[in-house]
Amino acid sequence: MKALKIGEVAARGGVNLQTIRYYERELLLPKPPRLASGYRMFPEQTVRRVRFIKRAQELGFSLAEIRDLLSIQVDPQKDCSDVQRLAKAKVADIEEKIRTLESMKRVLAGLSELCPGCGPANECPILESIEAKEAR
Amino acid sequence: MKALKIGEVAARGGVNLQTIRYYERELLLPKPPRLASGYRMFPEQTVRRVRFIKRAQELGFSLAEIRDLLSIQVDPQKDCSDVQRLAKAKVADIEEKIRTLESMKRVLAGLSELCPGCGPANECPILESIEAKEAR
DNA sequence: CTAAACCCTGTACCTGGGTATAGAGTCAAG
DNA sequence: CTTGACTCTATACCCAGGTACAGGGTTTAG
Repeated sequence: MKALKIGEVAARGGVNLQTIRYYERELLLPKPPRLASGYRMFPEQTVRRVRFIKRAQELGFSLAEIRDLLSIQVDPQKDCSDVQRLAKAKVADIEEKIRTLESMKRVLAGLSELCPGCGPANECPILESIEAKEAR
Repeated sequence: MKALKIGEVAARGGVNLQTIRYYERELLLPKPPRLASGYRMFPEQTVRRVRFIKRAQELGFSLAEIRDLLSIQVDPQKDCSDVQRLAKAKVADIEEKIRTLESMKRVLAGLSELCPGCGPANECPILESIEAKEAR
């Protein structure tokens, strides 16, 4: 299993090289082994991890939340029920996001069908898609 | 139809009062009419708009994208096909977000079922949920 | 054996999205 | 007709998430 230098991880992960170091500092990436020279040598799967982080960010997760997500794994060190609780909470979170996106989508899709008629200007209809829902 | 002062819009929208002024500057809210004294008087539906902005942010849209979303409306001033194109692009965007969230959810849900067994530690399985998908 | 292309640490800086403070004017209840 | 709650503008500051040097060492291809 080939090890990658930081530049390659960055290129293949689609991010700036500094970002990799930043993620390492922020504990989003495990500290990689170093060559005698101090060069970091990353396992290949680091690239997936970087891409995961980027994708999750686009979905509105903060780096702190992503750190949580990444920590959810079958780990005998941890109390298993903790992991379960966290996983369930995140699932609920995700479901909520999906619901909201779905309602935005319905409105937009309906709108673009309706558009050819192009009636009089009125209130932005997409606002309809989100109804008071206080608290998360 | 009752007009609201800025403090009430903020309270009912669930944001800081400064945020309302900030959104106005950033053109996320239309410039409200003013009293002779200079006080802003907002139409009631501004509150919904503010809530929409907050919700959309949680879903990973930037304020610039939200400005776009809000501009999608049946508006005879604009070329209708522009609006349609924009709406369709946003729908595609949203669908992509939903797909990714769904796959994250599947993985997490599967995981928390499986957990009671609590086997040996291994690679974080949630990483599986996002496959190379270059470009948006 | 040398030059280009990498990598290291440290520190400074930037952007997006706010939040706070100062100093001054306005409104409304008693 | 005052006083406490509200609003105005302007300016400064804050945090998250990076990004860009500077100054110096390492690797590798020719």
